[in-house]
Amino acid sequence: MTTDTYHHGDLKNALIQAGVDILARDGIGALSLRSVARKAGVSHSAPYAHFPDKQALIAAISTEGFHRLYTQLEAAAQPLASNPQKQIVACARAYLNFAVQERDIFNIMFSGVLEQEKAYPDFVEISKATSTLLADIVSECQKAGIFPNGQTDLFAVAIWGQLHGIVSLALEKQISHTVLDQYQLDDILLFALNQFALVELT
Amino acid sequence: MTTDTYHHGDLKNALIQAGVDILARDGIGALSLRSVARKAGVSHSAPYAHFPDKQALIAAISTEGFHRLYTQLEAAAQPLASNPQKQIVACARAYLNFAVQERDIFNIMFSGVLEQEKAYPDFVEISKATSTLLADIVSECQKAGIFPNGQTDLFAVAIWGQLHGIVSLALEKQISHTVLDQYQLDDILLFALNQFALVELT
DNA sequence: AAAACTATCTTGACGCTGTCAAGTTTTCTC
DNA sequence: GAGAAAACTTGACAGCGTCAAGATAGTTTT
Repeated sequence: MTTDTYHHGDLKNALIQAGVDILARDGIGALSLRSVARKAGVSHSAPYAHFPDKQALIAAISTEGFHRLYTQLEAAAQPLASNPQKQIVACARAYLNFAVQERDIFNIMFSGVLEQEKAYPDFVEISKATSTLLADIVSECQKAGIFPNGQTDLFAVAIWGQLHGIVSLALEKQISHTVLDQYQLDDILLFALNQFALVELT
Repeated sequence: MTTDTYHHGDLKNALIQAGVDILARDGIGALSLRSVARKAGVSHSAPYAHFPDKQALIAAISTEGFHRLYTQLEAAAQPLASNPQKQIVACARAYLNFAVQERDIFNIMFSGVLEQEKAYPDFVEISKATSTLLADIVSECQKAGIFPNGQTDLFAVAIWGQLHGIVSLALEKQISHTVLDQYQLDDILLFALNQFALVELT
C-alpha cells in the first residue's frame, strides 16, 4: 500500500521497517525520527501520529528485533524436537548469529527499553516469550538427564545470562585476542554451556 | 585549580568528572558535550581543546568507569588474598554492586567504545587490566583446586561473561519476576558460579 | 448525501545538540 | 621580550526531538 496517496495506509509498520533498515545499513547513530520519516517518504512530524516519542519508536523496533530473534531461535530448535541436547546448543549458536548479524538491533534491544516497565506491553510479551522458549528447552534438557533436575528457573536464567554475557562481551570486543586466537566464539559458548551439563554437549 | 582564570588548569579531568556526575545524577540522556562544558563552567566549545569529538569524551568517561570498577574489584579481593575461593565470590558481588550503583557509567562502558579498536589506548589498557584481574583470581582458584585445572583463559572469559550477562539482564529488567521473587540476584550469581566450581562457593 | 468528526499527514517553529571557523587570551619557548 | 603554541570564547550551521496549527482524507452520524 505504498501508493502516493496522502494517507500512507500502513505508515506505522513502514516506519518500523525503515528503522530496522537504517540500523542494519547505517548503524545506531543514524537512527533518528527524521531519518526514519525520510526513508518512509513522509514529513518529519508524521511519525507522531503513530508514536508518542522517539522512545516509543525504539521500543517498536526492539519489539520487532525480539520477534526476529524468537523466530530464529524457534527455527533452530524446531527441527531438533525430541533432542533437547542438540536444541540448547543450536539455540546458543542462533543467539550468537543473531547478535553478530543484526548487531545494532541486538544492541538496541538491550539498551534500556524496559526502563518504563509496563509502557510497552508488546515488547514485554515477546521478550518474555523468548526467555520462556529458552527455559522450556532447559526444562526438557533436565527431563532428558542433560542438566540436573530442579531449580529450572535458576538454570534457565543462568544459562541465558551466560549466553548473553559472552555474546555481549564479544560484540564489545572485550574478549582478548589471546583467547580469540585460540578459540572460536562457538568454542567458548560450548565450554560455558558444558559447565551446566551432565553429558558432553557438542 | 578551579580558579576564575582564563585557563582552567585541569579542564580535561574536570570535564570527565562533570560527565561522571551528570551520568550519576541525571542519566545517560543528559550527557552532552555542552552540558558537561556548562557544569565545568566553560564555553560550549572548550571541550574541543581536549577531546576531538563526543566519542572521545565518552571514551574518557568509560575509562574512568573502568578505573573505578577495577578499584572496587581490587578492594573486594585484597583483604581475601590467599583465599581465592572467597575472592571470586567477592568480586562477583562487587561487579554486581558497581553495575547497580553506577548504572549509567556501567552501561556507557559497555556501549560500543571499543568500535574504533585502538583509538583509545587508555581504555584498552584498563579494560584489559580488569579482565586480567579476574583471570588471575580464576587461575588462583584452579591452583587451589576450586576450579578444574587447565584452559584458564576459557574459564576466565566464561565466568566473566556469565557474570556480565546476568548483571546486564538484571539491569535491563529482563529477569522475570517469577525468578526474582524466589531468588536474590546474589543467589543467581552464586548458583551460576558454582557450576564451574569443584567445591561449593558461598 | 451532506455534515460532523476523527485520524493522518504537512508546515513551520522552538530550543537543544555536535561541530567547525575565527578570534582572543594565556602560557610556553627561545 | 618576541613569536609560537595551547587554551578558551564567540558565533554560526545543520540536524535533532518535539509541539502547535492547519490541511487532507477517511468514517460516522443524521
